[in-house]
Amino acid sequence: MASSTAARLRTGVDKFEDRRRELADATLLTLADLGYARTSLRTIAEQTNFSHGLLHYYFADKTELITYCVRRYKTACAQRYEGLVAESSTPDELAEACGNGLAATLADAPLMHRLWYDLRSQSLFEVAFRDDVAEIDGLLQDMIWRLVRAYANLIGSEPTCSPSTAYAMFDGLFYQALQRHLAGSETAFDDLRQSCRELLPR
Amino acid sequence: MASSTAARLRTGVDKFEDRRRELADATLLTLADLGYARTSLRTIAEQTNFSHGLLHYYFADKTELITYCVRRYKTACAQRYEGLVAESSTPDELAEACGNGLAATLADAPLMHRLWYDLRSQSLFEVAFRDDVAEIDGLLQDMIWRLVRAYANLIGSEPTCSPSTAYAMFDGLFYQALQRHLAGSETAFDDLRQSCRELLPR
DNA sequence: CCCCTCATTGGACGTGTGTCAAGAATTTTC
DNA sequence: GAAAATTCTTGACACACGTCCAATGAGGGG
Repeated sequence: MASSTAARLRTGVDKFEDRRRELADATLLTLADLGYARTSLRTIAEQTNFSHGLLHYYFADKTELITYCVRRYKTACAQRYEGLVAESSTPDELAEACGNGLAATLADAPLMHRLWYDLRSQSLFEVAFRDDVAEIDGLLQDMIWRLVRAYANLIGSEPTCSPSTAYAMFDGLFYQALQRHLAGSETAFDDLRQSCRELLPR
Repeated sequence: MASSTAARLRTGVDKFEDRRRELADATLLTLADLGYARTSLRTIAEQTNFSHGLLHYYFADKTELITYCVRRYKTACAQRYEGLVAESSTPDELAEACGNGLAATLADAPLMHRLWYDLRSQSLFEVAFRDDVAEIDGLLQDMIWRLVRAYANLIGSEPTCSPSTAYAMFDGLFYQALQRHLAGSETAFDDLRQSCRELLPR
């Protein structure tokens, strides 16, 4: 049987939770590679040198594993975007930093972003994912909103749209950049940077 | 054997192609309902009162069926957006018509739009879909660009961004509206309309 | 009326899926 | 160091999948 809550409380250190994280991280790699529709528990186990039974030892079923992965992805996201606004003293500097930041995260982990859009689409069909996806969406929206507010602050005015509208537009730009980048476009990064410079002074 | 090209040329009327269209339309309904990852040939057959063997009589394999469906969806899309710009004599009128048009198509067939975003995500993993998805993307981008150009024309200036950037932003807004609408939000339509009014006079 | 072609059915095959359980291997506890 | 608790492996299960194929049905020209 899986280590009970009592056992975990006894030992103090939560090895069980650590192992779950480890398995989830490995699963995320396979998911990012193949996409949700093409990923089975056995292919996950194959690509990670774990046995397929192990996954059921740490996770009740497949959807629990996937949702755990989504949550884990979320925390990685949150950390990444922390301090993106950071220090910029002029509006132009901030717009530049914004474009560079988005382009950098796109260049750094395009497959993870692809997975994000895949899972977000899945959440429109599978209610089990909906809450977690909504939470991540909220996180991203907050990040964008902090950015927009900072920009408005620097030019001494108020934002001209709602947080969700701002997020929707940046998200559209970012998705398009991802799509082009994955298709082999060389100009995807530059276009994204330029779009940011143009969008912020709305 | 499937009716040969010779036979089809002989009879003149192309019953074969008609039947393919019929099956594809039925398939689209199931796809829109369940999403790509959860749709099998047997569930399609079940929901449409066709036998699963029939699908293989008209389509070589599953991916051919799906890509045919995507193409079919595309033509339906293209027709729908024809004449959206149409007649508007003032900028405000056009912005209003734009918001209303997008809101109307969203209200009319939300499940089809959900399927579009699903298939677009799948195309990032499955190369078989990529070309068709790119073609639809181009169609939609053209539609948005005609709109933006018409608006710029009415206010007597030039568009301030590239066609792809304009499309990316409208797409982001539309996706968010769809997401909210499916989640039961009452304000999704109004927000979309308002966003259009704000975005066009960029 | 028969025959030939096209259209359609439903079952069979091999494979892959998620899930489960029994037991081996390993670690922890006394 | 034995015993107990845990982590992990392996094989099996029932089912669903895509594909193929032999059969049956329908329909029209000779």
